[in-house]
Amino acid sequence: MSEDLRPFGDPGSNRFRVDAYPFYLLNRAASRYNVVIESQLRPIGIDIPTWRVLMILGEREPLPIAHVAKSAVINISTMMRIVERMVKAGLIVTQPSETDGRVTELAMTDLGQEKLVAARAATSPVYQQIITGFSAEDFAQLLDLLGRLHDNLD
Amino acid sequence: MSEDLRPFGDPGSNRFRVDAYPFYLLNRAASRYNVVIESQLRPIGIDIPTWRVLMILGEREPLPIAHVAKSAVINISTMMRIVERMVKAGLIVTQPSETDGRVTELAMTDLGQEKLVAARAATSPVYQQIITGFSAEDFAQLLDLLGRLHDNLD
DNA sequence: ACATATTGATTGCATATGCAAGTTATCTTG
DNA sequence: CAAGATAACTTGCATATGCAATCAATATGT
Repeated sequence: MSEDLRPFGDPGSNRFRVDAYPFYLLNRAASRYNVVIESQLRPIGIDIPTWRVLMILGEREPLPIAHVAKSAVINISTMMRIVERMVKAGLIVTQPSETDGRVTELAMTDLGQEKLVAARAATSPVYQQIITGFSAEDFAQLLDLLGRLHDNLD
Repeated sequence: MSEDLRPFGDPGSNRFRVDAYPFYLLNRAASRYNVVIESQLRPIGIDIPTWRVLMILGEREPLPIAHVAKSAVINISTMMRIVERMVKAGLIVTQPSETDGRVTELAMTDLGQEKLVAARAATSPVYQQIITGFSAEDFAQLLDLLGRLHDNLD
């Protein structure tokens, strides 16, 4: 039974401490993760946004641009430019939806699939490193807590 | 006793699912958090980088630019431009360190302190909302797990 | 059926970001 | 102490980002 740390994470409290602020820890972890992942992807020749798109298309394709943007948590406008780059690089192709005239669908090319395979192989060790010391319970807790944070934000 | 979810978060596993990928959940939560916080700060007239700097200086000041950059997990080059903006806006002042000729220290102006107070008041409700349903144990777990993720990344 | 609202995609534009190169000051090593 | 290494800061430059405005297609309401 230890102290309740919640007040220390409250920006409105005079006991506030940055290191008890979930948002700070979130950004810090995500930021460092980005740096590490980026260095793993560099040899493959893809950047982080590209990688995120490939991961999402790897689960299901084709998908509308807006859907991929939402999944990747990337602004739709930014996603347009990412799609441009990826098409130019020959990683994906765009095609109009057959059922909805507004929609442009994205699908991976063979090259895109190859890059995805390579990126998965390259990032898997990082994943293993990151969850070092995490029991199955710790891991489940982490997913649960992050999900609840997200849900609490509407 | 439930299933071990760790393999589902491994990009190298063929059972990989984005929604079991801690990095994805991290980015998603941080991203949504940013959007919400940004909307709270807009009426006060400060952006997220500015807010992060004020929060850090609120704990201790003056501080060297590099120190603030590290704390805020912001690239030093980017931090330079943020400092420029904040000085121009009258939120902080720069002063050469008395003990180290290389160092430029940052300190808040009265206006900066006022903005910090206002920002804290504005973001506190968001914090309360985010940790809704979090017990003291949940919260402590969250801080611990995020810290361990971070530490595992070197 | 028609008018209105919504959704998806797209682009111009201003700004933010960060790499790389350079300057100055301090530290470290022989 | 001198020389090289390191650290803090600074800036030019290319690129990424996202707001806001626009157009087209579909959905909704009367």
